[in-house]
Parts: sequence; structure tokens; C-alpha cells
Amino acid sequence: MAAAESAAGRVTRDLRRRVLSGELKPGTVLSQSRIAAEYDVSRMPARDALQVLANEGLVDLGPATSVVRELSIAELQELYELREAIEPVLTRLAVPNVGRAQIAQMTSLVDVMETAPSAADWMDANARFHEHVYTSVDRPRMIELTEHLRRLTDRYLYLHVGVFGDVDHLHDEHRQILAAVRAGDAAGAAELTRIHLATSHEFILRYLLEHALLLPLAHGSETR
Amino acid sequence: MAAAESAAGRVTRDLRRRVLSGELKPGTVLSQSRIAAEYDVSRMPARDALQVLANEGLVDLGPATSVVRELSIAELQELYELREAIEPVLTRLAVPNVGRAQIAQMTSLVDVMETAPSAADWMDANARFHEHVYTSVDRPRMIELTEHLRRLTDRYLYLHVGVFGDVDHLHDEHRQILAAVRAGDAAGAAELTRIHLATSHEFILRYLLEHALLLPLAHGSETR
DNA sequence: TCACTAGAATCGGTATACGACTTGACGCTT
DNA sequence: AAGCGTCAAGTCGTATACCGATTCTAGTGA
Repeated sequence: MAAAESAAGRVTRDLRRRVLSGELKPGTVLSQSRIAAEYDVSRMPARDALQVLANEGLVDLGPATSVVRELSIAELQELYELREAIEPVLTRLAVPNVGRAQIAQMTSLVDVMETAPSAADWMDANARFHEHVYTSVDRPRMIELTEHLRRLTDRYLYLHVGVFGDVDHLHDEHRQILAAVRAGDAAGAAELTRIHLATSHEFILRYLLEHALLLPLAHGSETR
Repeated sequence: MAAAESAAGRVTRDLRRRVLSGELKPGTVLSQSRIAAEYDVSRMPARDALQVLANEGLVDLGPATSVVRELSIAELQELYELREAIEPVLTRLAVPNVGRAQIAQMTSLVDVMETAPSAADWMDANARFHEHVYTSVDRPRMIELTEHLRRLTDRYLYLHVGVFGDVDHLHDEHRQILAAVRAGDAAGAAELTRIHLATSHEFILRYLLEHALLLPLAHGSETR
């Protein structure tokens, strides 16, 4: 069943993609009517889509207007703090259940990343690499939350997609994580995951600062 | 401004309360039409409310029917794992910023809990006690997520509201946390918070098992 | 020239209406 | 009698219409 997707779902997915990719910049005003016209649907699916994206934290629903949520150094920090708290736990739980098939696929994904066709492909492979660990554990909410947080941080990653610099540390870390997983060292893999996230955070942060992508230091308009 | 609440907000809040309190039992079918009739509004606010509750994980939206989400030992476990991962981090960050006013209020709340007027009051005071720590730190998403998770675990707590047994450990733990906060011992307060959550989890779990509230061991219908 | 006010345009929330789909039961066929 | 097909009731998704509130604008008066 291809599940004949609903109009609301289609609008939601595309709007999400456009926000994450930066095509819709922070601060952009999103009105139900305009979105409806743009996708040639009524206002109702547009309304649904906006509500979903609001719950995901991608847009702010004002009383009389909705805007694409602002980015900020503070939010990036907060998102990585959350990921560093949760993903090691998930890793620790998952490691004993990771099978040979998944390890094989992870190995091939590491190879893909190291040959690095394009930045977008790298990000995709990176996401799937980590997902392979998580899918082998029975924690649906934790997995959902983890992927959700990853998507939110991806929004910052897209700011410099295509301009990857020195990612060798990341490759090393991937290999180390893979080794720990293969050895069944849950605690080790968990700690390596945490370090990996901290490194990534610092990497992105350094990039943003060096390239003078001056995001607001504090949180955006939290004055709902 | 009291902000003349929208109908959808009112329905959402009340439905949420009814689900959390157990008035609407897991498995109960929720149709948009019936909810609309019940609250004397059209189907649209009812639809909105259901979608919000679905995002919160309180109801499952089927293709032709929506039902109150099932409870399970596995989900309880997962929720507490998440809380144990996140709340200590939040505590550690917050402790340096907690002021005297908040400490004073926390102290009075501990007293309230120990005199324990009713179970509902106890839960309310408990929630506010922990919120006082978190509100003094600039992590809006983390706080939102924490309160969200607490609400979800409250759903299990309501299963035995009014039948509190031996909660002395909890009181001791509260006093210890308060002492650590007062002393500015961030790491200590964080670790005490983690232990406090683990104790609570075990407490609820033991109660559920002893009273033969036979929840499904595994996750509910995750077969969306 | 500037400030303030009235009106028009726009927006979001809600109600109602319509069509497609799912579900369940009844009756027919084998 | 059992299985299957068809029909009816209910449900959701979407479109359209209406309403109050907000905002922007243009015009008037000091």
C-alpha cells in the first residue's frame, strides 16, 4: 500500500523540507492562505501542516501570524545538550541487539562517507549510519525523539552544506563507534557516541563563528 | 490579557485532562463527531484537539478511527529512561541560577508535601517543586520536553492516585535535593535527581505489579 | 508636517457541506 | 450451513463560507 498520501501530509513534508533546507529563511511569514494557494489546496491542509511544524518547533504560531522559527547559537547548544543526553542511552541499550547484518551495512556506510560523493550524500549516509544502531532496540518514543532532534540540528548543518572542511575526526569516530558496537562494548559505544556528538557540535559552532554567520546568541522570540 | 481562549484550546485541554486522569480509558474510541457534539462545537476544533493529543502521544490516530493510547510497562520504562537522561542535565545547569526566592518556595512546597493534604495536592506540589529548579535556566526546549515527559508519566501515576503508601523515601530525597541546591552543589543535585527518578519509577512499578494492574508488558499497538 | 482616526484588506478560527473510504451486517449463492 | 458479495451507516479529509479580530493604509485635521 503506497497509502495515497493525504494533501496535508504532502504539504507538511514539503514545507518541512523547505524550512530545513533554508529555502524558507528564519523570520519568513507563513500565512495559511498563501500556502494554500501555492500548493493549490484549501486552507485546511495548510493549517494542519503549520500546526504539525509548530509542534516540531520549526515554526512559531503567533496569534495573528506564523513565522519560520529563528536560529540561534543558544538553541543549537540546547539541541546538542539534549542529543548528548539521550543518544548515548539509546546506544547503550541497542548495542547488545545489533546483528551482523546491521554491522555490515554500517561498515559500508562508513566507506560511503569516507569517499564522500557530495555533502548531501554524506549527511544522508551519516544519518542512516546512526539509525542502524537505534532501529535494533525497542524504544519507539526514544527513537522518534532522537530522529526529531537530529532533524532540528540538521537545519544548522544545512547552513554550510557543501563546504565541509576537515571531517577526518568524524570518520575516525565512526570507525571507533563501529568497532565498539562490533565488540559488544555497550558502555564504550555510548561514551564514543557522546564524544562524537560533542565533536560535531563544536565543529558546527566553529564553522558558524568563522564564517561570521552571525546568529543571535540568545534564543529567538520566545515571547509567545 | 486573559486571551479569550479558543474553542480548540479548551477542548484540547479538557480532553488531555480526561485522558491523563484515566477518565477516558486506554482503547476508548474517539470520533471527531462525538467529541464535537459533546463540547457543542464543530468538528474542526475536535479535529485539532485530536491532532495535538496525537503529537503528544496520548492518542493514536488510525485511518478510520482514533483511540486513547494504551499504557504498558515498556512505555513507562522508556519514559523514565528519558527523564533520567534529561532532568539531571537540566538540574546541573539550573543550580547555579536558583535564587533565594525559589529556594524558599521549594522549602515550603516540601512542607506541603509532607503534610500531604490529598494525593492530588501532593502531585501538584511535587510538580511545582521540580519546576522551580528548571524555570531558572534558559533552556526552553529542554524545559518543554521535561514537562511533557512528566505529564506522560503522570498518566501512570493517576492509576493509583489516592492510594499512596510509603512515600518517606521521596520526602527524604526532596530534602536532599533541596540541600544540594541550596549549597550550590550542581553535580550532587543532578545525581540526586536521577536517583529520585529511579526511585519513583521503581515505586510506581512495584505498585502496579502488586495491585495486579496488568498492563501489557510490551509496547501497545505500534503498528501504525 | 505630523499625529490620529476611520476604513479597507487580510488573517485566523469556526461552521457547514460534500465526497471518498472504511467497516460491519445482512442476504444471497453455493 | 458456510462463505462471499453487496449495501448502508459512519468516519475522516477537504472545500467553501462566515465571522471577529488585527493590521496596514490613506486621509483628514491640527
